[in-house]
Amino acid sequence: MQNSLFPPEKSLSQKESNETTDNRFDPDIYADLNPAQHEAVTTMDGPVLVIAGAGSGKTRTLIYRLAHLVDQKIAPEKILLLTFTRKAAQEMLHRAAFLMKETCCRVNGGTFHSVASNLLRHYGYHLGYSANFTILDRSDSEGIINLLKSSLDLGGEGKKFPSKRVVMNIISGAVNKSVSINELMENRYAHLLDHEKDILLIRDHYQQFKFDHGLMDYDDLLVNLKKLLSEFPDIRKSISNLYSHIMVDEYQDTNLIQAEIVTLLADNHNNVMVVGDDAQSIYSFRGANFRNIMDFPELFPQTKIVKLEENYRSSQSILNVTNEIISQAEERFTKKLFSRIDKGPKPILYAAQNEDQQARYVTGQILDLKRKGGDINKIAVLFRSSFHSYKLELELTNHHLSFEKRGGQKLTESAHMKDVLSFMRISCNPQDNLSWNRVLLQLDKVGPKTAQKILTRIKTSDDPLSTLKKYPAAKGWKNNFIKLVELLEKLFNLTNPLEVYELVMNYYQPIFERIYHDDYPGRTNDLEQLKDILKSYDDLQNFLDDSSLDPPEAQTTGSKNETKLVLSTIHSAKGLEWDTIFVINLAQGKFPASYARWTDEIEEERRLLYVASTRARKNLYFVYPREILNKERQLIPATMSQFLEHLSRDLLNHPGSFTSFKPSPRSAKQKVSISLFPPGTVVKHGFFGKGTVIAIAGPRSVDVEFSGHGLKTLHLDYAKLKIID
DNA sequence: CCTTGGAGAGTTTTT
DNA sequence: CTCTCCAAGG
Repeated sequence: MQNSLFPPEKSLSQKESNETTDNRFDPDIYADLNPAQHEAVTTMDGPVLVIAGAGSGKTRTLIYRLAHLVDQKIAPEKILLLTFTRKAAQEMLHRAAFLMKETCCRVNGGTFHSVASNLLRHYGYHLGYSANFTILDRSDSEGIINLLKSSLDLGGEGKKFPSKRVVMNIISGAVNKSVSINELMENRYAHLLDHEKDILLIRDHYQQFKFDHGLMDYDDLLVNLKKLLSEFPDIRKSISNLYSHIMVDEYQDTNLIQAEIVTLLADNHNNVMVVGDDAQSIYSFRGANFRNIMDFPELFPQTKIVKLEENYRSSQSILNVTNEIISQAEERFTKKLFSRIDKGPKPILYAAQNEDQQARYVTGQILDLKRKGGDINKIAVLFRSSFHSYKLELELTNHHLSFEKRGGQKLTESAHMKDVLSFMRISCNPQDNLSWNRVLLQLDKVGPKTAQKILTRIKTSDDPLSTLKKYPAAKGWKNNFIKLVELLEKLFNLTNPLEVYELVMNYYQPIFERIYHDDYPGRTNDLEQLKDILKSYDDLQNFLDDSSLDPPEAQTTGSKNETKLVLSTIHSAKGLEWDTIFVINLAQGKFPASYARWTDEIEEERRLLYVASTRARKNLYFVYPREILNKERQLIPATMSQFLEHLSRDLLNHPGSFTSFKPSPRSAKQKVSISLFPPGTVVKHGFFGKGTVIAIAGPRSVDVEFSGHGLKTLHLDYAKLKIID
């Protein structure tokens, strides 16, 4: 992993970078850059904001700048490259190394979370954390919420209390959006406000539980790093001295905490370059707001702004469509892309009868492309939610087409993998009561109550193992309990990941077969894959960090090294490109998803489609089924996604079963005119009740003040406002 | 008092 | 598929 932040003394040695004269890159290379890119690459000092449209050579600009900085005698290890995924960081460093020989490999790169975890392992003791804290993933966090829910006796009152999932959404959402729980709930969870007190109580206990047991969730990594940097000036100084130049990719998807971290890290020098595209902001559920990128110049006065508007990726036919998709947005974005690439074929719009036929159509087209000599790994199928591809996966498997699926369930998220990881987590961090709990529950005849009793003993002792030994186990499970203690005893003396695995599996195998007696053979595969993964690690802690911060994808078919067709959620396809893109399930209710109701949510779905379609270089397919399953699993007729409905018809080709491009009955229905809603109009909303129009917010939306619910921006086509006179 | 198993319901996107 | 609730059995 390219995260050699420590020890600092070592990475600070600038000696090596002074012997890089033979690494200078060819000055002709600058000729590859257009004037805007050139300016971004060669501006070395001070804050720079690069607004980079899709396909405008953003990555190239970052890489060249990296090379340029090194060329100008900046020590590579003094450059920090913050990216959205670790894959992106590695890819970039790899490409930079190609330009600059090996020196760029010493650049520090990674996600905010991985950089934070490294720094906190080193300096976290100032905040009361020891270096061996455990990083929780989402399901771990929800597990703690569940434990607290029952111990605080909040689960009992019928079904009323929100699920762990929702509780966690609220707690984490408030952190990421930098708002109070109350504010968040008023806005998005008004129907749960009765439980606000209990949610606050759970939140407080959750924080305490994590702190007591050396656990950090994703949010803690950011919050604690920010705390460390802002409350300890000396540490801030020494950390920010590690880096003289900071670059941040995909800045439109960072939240306020991350922006503050950047500010603090750049405290000494303000040499920060951020790159992003406001039209591609798709992580608002994580607290990102596309306006953040526009606020950067306020955070850093004297910011130089560079706009990259020439697209080098897509054909003009594709750009015509993507430009039109984004131009329908409520808010105008900062640029319009143009391309000098040949016109190319028009994107294709295909209406399938149902999801089965959609899968057959896509598979057929892929086979066709393959027959014509197309490269299978230059094709990707993109979708809104990971389960949207199930039918297609079956169809592809039937035709022996192997694929790689990105997004959705991760390998380490399944129950049996968590089981095995728990032993490793305990061995690294004996305070980790969440993992203790999991391990104890695996014992036959031991349930939540018994586990809790044992846990309270462990909690108050310095030496969990000997406390455990003394515990008076009941006859029914004593033997297995002893085996567990013996296992742990051995584990505490081992560090080699592979040896740990063998030992754990030796103990766990019979438990595994008992707990998952109906389907354990299917799960065995994952455990074997885990063994393969462990082979590349020599430190258990590193492996555990990666299992939370960069978990491997769950499903692929075919052999490992073969180049494959990619199936991906749009979120996981960010920043990548292919010759041919299929966007599937573009039906109203699936994309945009039915749960996107507020204007800003619909707007994010629109940007998501924009991101998806701008991935395409040459061929773009929009596909949707005319029938979908509703919640009750009944087939209902579906209409085309609203985002496609309004596109000019001559921009697309409509083959096959699609006979006409008439507007569907739904949109033919008369639209309410915005002119009926001047400010001052009193309206009624299905959920919020009575309110008053305050302002016109966009071509089809209004700001409405509701008594009791506050100000909402509502879209006339979705909100169904009634005018009250 | 505690566990276990069966039946039923709810499912975005990611670090 | 996985979580949750409920009833029976130890």
